[in-house]
Formats: sequence, C-alpha cells, structure tokens
Amino acid sequence: MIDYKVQISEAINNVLMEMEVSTENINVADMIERPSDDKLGDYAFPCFKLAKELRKAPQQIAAEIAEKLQSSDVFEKVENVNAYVNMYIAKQGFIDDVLKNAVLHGDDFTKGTEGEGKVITIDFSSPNIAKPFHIGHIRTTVIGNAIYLIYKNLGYNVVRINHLGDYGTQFGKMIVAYRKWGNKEDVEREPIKTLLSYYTKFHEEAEKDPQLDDEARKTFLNLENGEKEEVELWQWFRDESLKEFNKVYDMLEIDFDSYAGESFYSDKMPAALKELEDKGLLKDSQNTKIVDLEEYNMAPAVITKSDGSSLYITRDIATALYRKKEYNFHKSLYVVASQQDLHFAQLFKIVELMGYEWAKDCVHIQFGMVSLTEGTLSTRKGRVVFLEDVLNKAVESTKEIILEKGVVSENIDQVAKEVGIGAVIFNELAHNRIKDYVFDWDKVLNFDGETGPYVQYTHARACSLINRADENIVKKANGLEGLDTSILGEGSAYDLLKLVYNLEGAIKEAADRYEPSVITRHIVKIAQGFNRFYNEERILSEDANETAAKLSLVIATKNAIRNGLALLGIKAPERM
RNA sequence: GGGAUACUAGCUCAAUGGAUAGAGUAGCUGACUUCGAAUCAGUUGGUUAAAGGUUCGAAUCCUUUGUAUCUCACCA
Repeated sequence: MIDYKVQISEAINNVLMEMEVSTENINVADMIERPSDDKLGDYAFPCFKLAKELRKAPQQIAAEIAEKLQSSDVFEKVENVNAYVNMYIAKQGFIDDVLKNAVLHGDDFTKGTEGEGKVITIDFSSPNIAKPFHIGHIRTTVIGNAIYLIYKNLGYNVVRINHLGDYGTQFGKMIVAYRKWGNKEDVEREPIKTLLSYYTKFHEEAEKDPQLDDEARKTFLNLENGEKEEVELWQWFRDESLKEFNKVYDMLEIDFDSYAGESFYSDKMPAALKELEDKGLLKDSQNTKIVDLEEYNMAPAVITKSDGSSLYITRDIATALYRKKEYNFHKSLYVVASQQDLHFAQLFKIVELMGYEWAKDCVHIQFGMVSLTEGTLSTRKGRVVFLEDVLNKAVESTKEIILEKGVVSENIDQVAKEVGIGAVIFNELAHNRIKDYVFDWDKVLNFDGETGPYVQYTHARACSLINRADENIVKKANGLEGLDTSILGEGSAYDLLKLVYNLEGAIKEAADRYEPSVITRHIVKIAQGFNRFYNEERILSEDANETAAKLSLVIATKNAIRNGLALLGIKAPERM
C-alpha cells in the first residue's frame, strides 16, 4: 500500500527547503505523527522544534507550512491548529489504494519483503524432558510462535528451535529412580506424570540416603560417556516426553525446525571452553573458572564447576557459536522469561568479549512471570496447571456456547477447537510481554469484550454478510471494477478503512519491538470499527452500487482480520 | 545489601517526549419482528505510587523515596 509517511516527509522536506530551514538535525519522517483525535486529520506535524532555529512562534511556522502544503495533491486539506500542521489525505486515492490491496490481494496484502535472503533463528518453548508442560510454558511457546509468523511474513527465513532441556545430572537421577522403582507400562501410559513421580521419589529417598546422589552422578557420567544402557533409557524418556509435548503442539498447530536441545551441544563445549581459555577470558576463582564481568556491572559468570563439569552458560556459549556457524543468522532470538535477564546479559557480553561483532544481533526477548492465585507455580508443591487441560477446557466451554447459540450445525468440534484455543492464544498475546500476570480460569474462559472470540465473531459476521448478499453484487465488490466507492469516505466506513490500512504499520511495529500484542490490539480495533460500521449502516441495501461498495469494505475487513489472526497463530472460522 | 523490571480508573490493560491520558471489564441506562446480541449506543469512574529536576511540552527522560516481582560463582 502507499506509504503516506514517505510522501508526506518528502513534501515537508521540500517546503522546509523553500523556507531555507536546515534539515540536518531533524528527521522529518520521525516527527510525523498520528493525531490523538481522528477529527484533527490523518497525519500531523508538530512545529515546536523548528521554533528555535527559525526564531519564530511555532504557530506561525505551522501556518506557513500548512499554506505551502495546500498545493500538494496528496492532501485533501491541510490546516494548522495550535503549532501543528494537520493533514487530511485525499480520500478517493486512499480508498482506491486500500481496497485494491485488501480486496484484490487479500491473501497477502500484509506481506513484506524486507527479510528476503536473511536468516533468523528463534529459540522458544524449550520444555524440560520428563517435566510437565504447564501454564508457565505457554508464554514462550505462543509468543515465540507469533514472532516466527510475523518475521516469516516479512520474508525472513526463520528457523524455529526447540532447545529441549534434555541433559544434566537430573537424568542420572531419573535413570537411577527408574531402575529402582520404575515400570515400563506406567511410563508408556502416562510418561510425564510417571517420570515426574520417580523424580520426586528420588529426592525424598536421597534425603535419607545420600549415596543415591553419588549413584546418580555416576550414572550421568555413564550417559555422557555413551554407555549403551544409559543412553537407551535416556533416549526412551526423551521420546516419550516429546510424544506428550507434541499433543500440545498439535493442538496449537506449532511446529519446529530443530529439536537440538542441551544434549546436542554436550560435545561442542570443549571447543568453546578452549576458545575462552585461548582468548584469555577465563580466571581461576575458588576452584572454578569464571569470566569476570565486574567492569560491566555484572556478577561473574561461572564457566566450569570445581569438579570440572560444565554449566548452563557454558552450553549456551557453545550453542550461540554453533548457531552462528550453522545458520549464519541475521538475528538470533531467545524467547525466555525475564528471570534470566542476567544470564543472557552475561552470555551476550561474553560472546562480545570473544570478539564476535554479531553479539549485537543476539536478542533476549523476555517476558513476565505467570503465577496462580495460590502463588507461584511449583511442581513440587502441586501448584501446576497443565497447558493441555487449559486448552481442553477452553474448547469444551466454547462447544457449550456454540450449542447454545445454535448457529453452527456442521464441524462443531472443529469450530470449538479453533475458537477455544484461539481464545487462549489471544489472551496470551493481548498484553505487553513484560507484564507479570496471574492465571485465572474465569478470565481465560470469558469471551466478552476484547477477546479472541470477539474478533473471530466479527470475522464470521463479515463472512455471513458476504454469503447472504446477491452473487453478482459480491462479484462486483470482489472485482472493484466500475465501482463508485466514494460513500466509503465518510463516518464509520472511513474510520474502518483507515484501521485496515494501518494494519501493515502495526505488523511492522510488532516486528521491530518483538511485541505481538501490537497486532492483537490493532485487530481488536478493526473489529470494533467494523461492528460500529455494521450497527450504524445498513450494508445489504436496495441500492446495488452502494451495497457493492460497502461489501468491498466488508471483504477488506474480513481479510485484514484473517491475516492479523494468522500472524498470531489463530484461526478465523467463517461461522461460529 | 547489590542489580534488573514493574507501578496508569474498583479490576485487567493501552498510550514512537506532543493536542482534552484511552479501551475492555464491573456498575447503571437503553437497542433484537430488522444484514449474527460472543454485538452496539450512552453513563459513572484519574493528583499516571510520592517528591524533586530537565524541557516550549513529561505517564514517558534524570535523581531520590516507597511497594511488588525476579536475580546475585559452582540449578537450568
């Protein structure tokens, strides 16, 4: 679609040149903003900053600029109010442009090409083997997937990596526990719960009998050394756990390109360690090796334990080096909770100290904590909400509502799934990532107001209109040929058209800020705009041209909502 | 004790340093014989945690204080 900001900044730059203002210290494009109120125009340019250089009152400058911009055919009207130049875009050109894109190229009018030829790796979800996949994992999983979709939409080649927690002494413990108290059938029937119960039992017993811990360490060493029996058990635990995780991924329709987890990097650590050593970054301290980061106002990073074994950060250094070599990424994203802020700050700093300029391309996309009304999540204390349960419950209550409404008669289960799971995802992506939140069943299962079902309902309503309308009129609306769309230049129709236009900008902003909620909020606005339009105006009217023109806006809106939801990983059913 | 992040309407949240701080929800009032009421319209609700400062202009930037959460060498 036409980028009006570019056109406007060009026009203003020309005017400023005429006025002999040096534009060296100001970026006109960055100064253009959207007025707080639609009535004040489509774009605005504040003139305060120019006052000093010109030694004139900003109001006067605004008046002069407004005067000179009048002649531009981009605008229908230019006004100065206070010290702002308020610009109104020429309507018909705008309407034509938005409809041409959103109706004729409805499937991909929000797509971009800036990412062509560039690779982005994104590390998200990353659950621990043999541990429950609970509500705490939903954020990284859903946010990560949305960011993947958003960047893919901009043309990037995005590699999704599920960095499984599949390594460490915990697996020594698990193997020991399984050998002592385990049962194959139980594990196969309910892998996570069963394995977790062994793990818990191990901890209880180990308190009485510390020898168990030694045994676990020895067993893990066997695993590291590739002893057949240990490796086979470990592989089996991993496979069974993944099967269970995949149930959730299937429900969410999330896929990964790589499941290279912690174990994958175990043989890549020695080289990374040697490199740190060679580059003189390691320091001996209390029998451990550390990287001193005091200079950068950070705690020291322990790289090897006193017994010589490695740590989380050691593996992550090896991981970062491997990913650069393997994928030659343009950017490397880590969607991990803000609890690990320090860890990633240390990691990226160490990579930088190793002399890699691409350290700046590594981004920690952090997000706030999830807690329960009873307190923080704790597997041991039984404070867990399984993600699978949340999704199932959302689908169930959606189904009840569907049956109650009685609109849908076929594929009820499929629709219930799309709406119920969509509601959970939407809820997750509605707020800024950084906020902590308390999981609340009532909120997840409430479908009124700014929710996923609200947006989907609006989409279904738009589809319903298109289905009801006369076939020939729909054809005309879809083709736009010979259609007088000037009536869309007023009131709620024009407001809605602007919202559809602005979706592209919202997507761009969501990408720049790694903040899917920008899109979530924007499609809510589109839905609100549509519902207002729907209530204020009769769409299927007696007048064929008027109906066709309005329907073209309905089609544009429908496409905008569908595309927006798709970027969040949410379906847009035609009936619900 | 050090560090990080947050604090906006009763509640949940918006607001690239810009115009009168906006939505949803809850409460109240209205709109289904009418294109789908999972909807819409109206209304009540604010010293943006507090105090200073920078600026033509601050919820936003800086300083101090308070509160909450996270984190701080051998867990991941």
